[in-house]
Amino acid sequence: MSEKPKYYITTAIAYTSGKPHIGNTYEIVLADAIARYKRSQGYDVFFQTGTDEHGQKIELKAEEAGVSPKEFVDDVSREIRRIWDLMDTSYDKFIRTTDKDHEKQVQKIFKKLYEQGDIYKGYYEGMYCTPCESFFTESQLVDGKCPDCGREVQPAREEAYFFKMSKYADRLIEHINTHPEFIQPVSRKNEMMNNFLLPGLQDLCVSRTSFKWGIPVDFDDRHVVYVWLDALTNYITGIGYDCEGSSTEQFKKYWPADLHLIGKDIIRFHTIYWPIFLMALGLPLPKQIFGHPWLLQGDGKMSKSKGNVLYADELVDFFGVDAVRYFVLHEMPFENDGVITWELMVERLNSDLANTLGNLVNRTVSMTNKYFGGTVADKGAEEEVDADLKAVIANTPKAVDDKMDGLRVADAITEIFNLFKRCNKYIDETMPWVLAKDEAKKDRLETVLWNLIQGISAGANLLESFMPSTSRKILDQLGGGHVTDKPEILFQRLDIEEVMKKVEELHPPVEEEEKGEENVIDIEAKPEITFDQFGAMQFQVGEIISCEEVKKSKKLLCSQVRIGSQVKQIVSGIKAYYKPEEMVGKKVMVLVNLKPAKLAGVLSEGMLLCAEDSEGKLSLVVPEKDMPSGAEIC
RNA sequence: GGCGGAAUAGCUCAGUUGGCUAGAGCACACGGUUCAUACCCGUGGUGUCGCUGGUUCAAAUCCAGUUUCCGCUACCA
Repeated sequence: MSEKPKYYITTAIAYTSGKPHIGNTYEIVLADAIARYKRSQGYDVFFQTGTDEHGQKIELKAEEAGVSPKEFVDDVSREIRRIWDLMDTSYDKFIRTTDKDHEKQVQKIFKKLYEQGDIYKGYYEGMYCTPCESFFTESQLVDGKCPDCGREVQPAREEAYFFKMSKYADRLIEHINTHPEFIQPVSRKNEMMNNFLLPGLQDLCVSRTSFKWGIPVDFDDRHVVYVWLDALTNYITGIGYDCEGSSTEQFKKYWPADLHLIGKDIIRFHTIYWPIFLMALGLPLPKQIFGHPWLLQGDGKMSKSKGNVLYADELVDFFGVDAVRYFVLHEMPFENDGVITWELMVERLNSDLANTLGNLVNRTVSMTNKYFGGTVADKGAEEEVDADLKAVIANTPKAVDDKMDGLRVADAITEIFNLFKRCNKYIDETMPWVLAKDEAKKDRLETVLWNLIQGISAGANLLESFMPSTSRKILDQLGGGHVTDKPEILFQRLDIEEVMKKVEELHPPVEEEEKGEENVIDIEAKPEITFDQFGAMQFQVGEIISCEEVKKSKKLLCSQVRIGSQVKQIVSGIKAYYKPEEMVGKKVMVLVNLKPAKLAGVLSEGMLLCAEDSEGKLSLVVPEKDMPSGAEIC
C-alpha cells in the first residue's frame, strides 16, 4: 500500500454558549468542502471539529438555566453536533474540551510549561472586565475601560499564572517572514505584525481563580486553566498528543496541521499565541491559518431581538441541505464579508440551482427517455461543435483544482457551474429535438445525448465536495447512460413572496410587547458596597456650556461643564452618539471627584454618566425635572 | 492617532509584472427556441475605471496629493 499524503484540517471549536447561527455554521461547511476535496484528490484526510466548553460565561448561563455547567454544555454541544450532522459534514473527530483525555493532557502541558519556566506565577494588578472574562495589561488598559466591550472594569489583584510570550517573539517573527503562506489572507499578516509582534508582546495570563468551570491546574487547584491554553491545544490533544513523549501514531502522522480554518476574529490567538505555545512544547507549527470572513445578515447584524437570526436548520427546512451549503460556499468571498438574506437565498436557488443545474439534468433525462427509451451509448457521430464542450469538460477539473489550492472555494464552485452552463449551451447548439425528426440523424442524436451525459456527470463528480447528496442524485439519475424513468426535480423553484409569507408566519414581526421583554439587560452583579463607599462618590448636576471634538481621537468629545460656580473640563467617549452642538445646554449627571486623567493628551476632570445598551450605544443620564447646575445627586 | 486595505455598469464584483474598441454574474429589454422546473440560448450599456496633478509612445493598472468607506490597533475617568 503506497503512502497517501496526509492532510490535517481543523475548524475552530465552537463555544457552547448557545445555538450556532448560520454564520457560525459557515465555517464547518467550508472546512467540509475542503476536506472532501482533499480526499477526492487522494489525500489521507483527518478533519477535526468540536466544542469549547469552559469559562465563566458558561458557568453563569448554566446557573441562569438552573442546571450544572456540565449538563448545560452537554446540551449545547449535542445541538451543535446535530447541526453539523444536518449539514452533512464529514468530520472525523468531534472533540469536546470537557473530554477526560483532553483535560488530562492540558494539565500535563500546563505543568510541563511551568516546570520549564515558560509559565510563571505572578500577580495581576490590573483591570478585569467580567463580561469579557478578560484581564488587561497596563499597556492595553492605560486608564480604564475594557478595550473589547467598552464597559467598566474593576481593579483586581489576582494571583495568576503567566506565559512568557516575549521569549519566543523573535522566532515567530522570523517564521512569519519566511513563510508567506502561514497567515491567510495575507492582509492579516500585517495587522498581526504591526499591532502585536513588532511593538512587543505582552505576557499572557493563562490561569484564573475567579471561576471554577475550567480545567484545574493540578499542582495549584485554586486556579483553572484559562481559555486559550485549554482551547487551542485541542488541535493536538484531539489526535493523541502527549507531552511526556508517548504521543500516538496518529499524532505523529498528522501533526503539524495543514490548515486551521478559523474566523477572522480569532486570528491573533492562532497566529501568535498558538505558534508560541507550540514552540514552547518543541512542536512544529501548523502550515497555514486561514481567517475566513463572516456571513452577515443583510439588514444589519443578526440579533435575537430583531427576530432576524438565521439558523442553519431553519434554512434547511426551506431550501434543503445542499442549497444552503451552496449558498454559504458560493456567496462567501475570499476576503470580504458575505451577506445572507432570504431574498438572496431564493435568488441563488432559483437561478443557479433550479434553472441552470436542475433544469439541465431534467431536460437531459427527459430527452434520453423520449428519444431512446432511457438508454444511450457513444455512437461516435461527432461533429465540430462537440470539441469545445469536450475541452471545457477536460479543463474544468484543473480549473477547480487551481482555485481550491488557493482556498478559493467560491470560485471553484463557479468553475463547475460554468461547465453546466456550457452543457445548456451545447443543447441549443445541437438542437436534439431537430435531430429527432430525422431518422438518418439518430446516431448523431444519441452521440449528442451521450456527450451531454458525460459533461453533466463530470460536473456532478466535481460537485461532490460541495454538494454531496446532489452530486449523488445527479449521477444516479444519469446512470452513466441508463437514465431514470422520470427525472426527479433536484431543486424546486420558490417564489420569494411565498417564502417571505411563511417566514413571517414563523417569526411574527417583533412588536412592542416582545421587544419590551427582550430589551432587558442583565449585567454581572458587583460586590456589595457600604453607604460610606457610596458617600465617597460626589455626583452633581452639571450643565454643558460648550463642547468640541478631541481632534486626535475618534471617539472623544471634550466638554466644559458648569457645576455650581465652577467649570470643569470633561472628556467622554461618546462622539459616535452625540454631536458637540447637541451637547451644549444639556444638564447631565457628573461624577465630580474622580481623579483627573489625561485622555489623548487632554485633561479630564470628571465623568459624565451614561446608560449603555447591549450594543454599546450610549445615552446621557439627565435629571427627570429641571434642576440647577451643581445640585447634588444622592 | 498608528498600520493596512478598498473606491470600476442599476446591484455584487473580476481586471496578473502598465498595451489593442474595460470584463463577468444578477437584474432589465429585445430576439430565438420548445427537450425542459414560464426553462435554455443569443443580442443590448454614452460606465468621466473616487477626485487632482505627474511619469510614459501608452495607465483602471505606476508616483504624489486629496476625498469617502472598511479592517486591525490605540484611545473611550
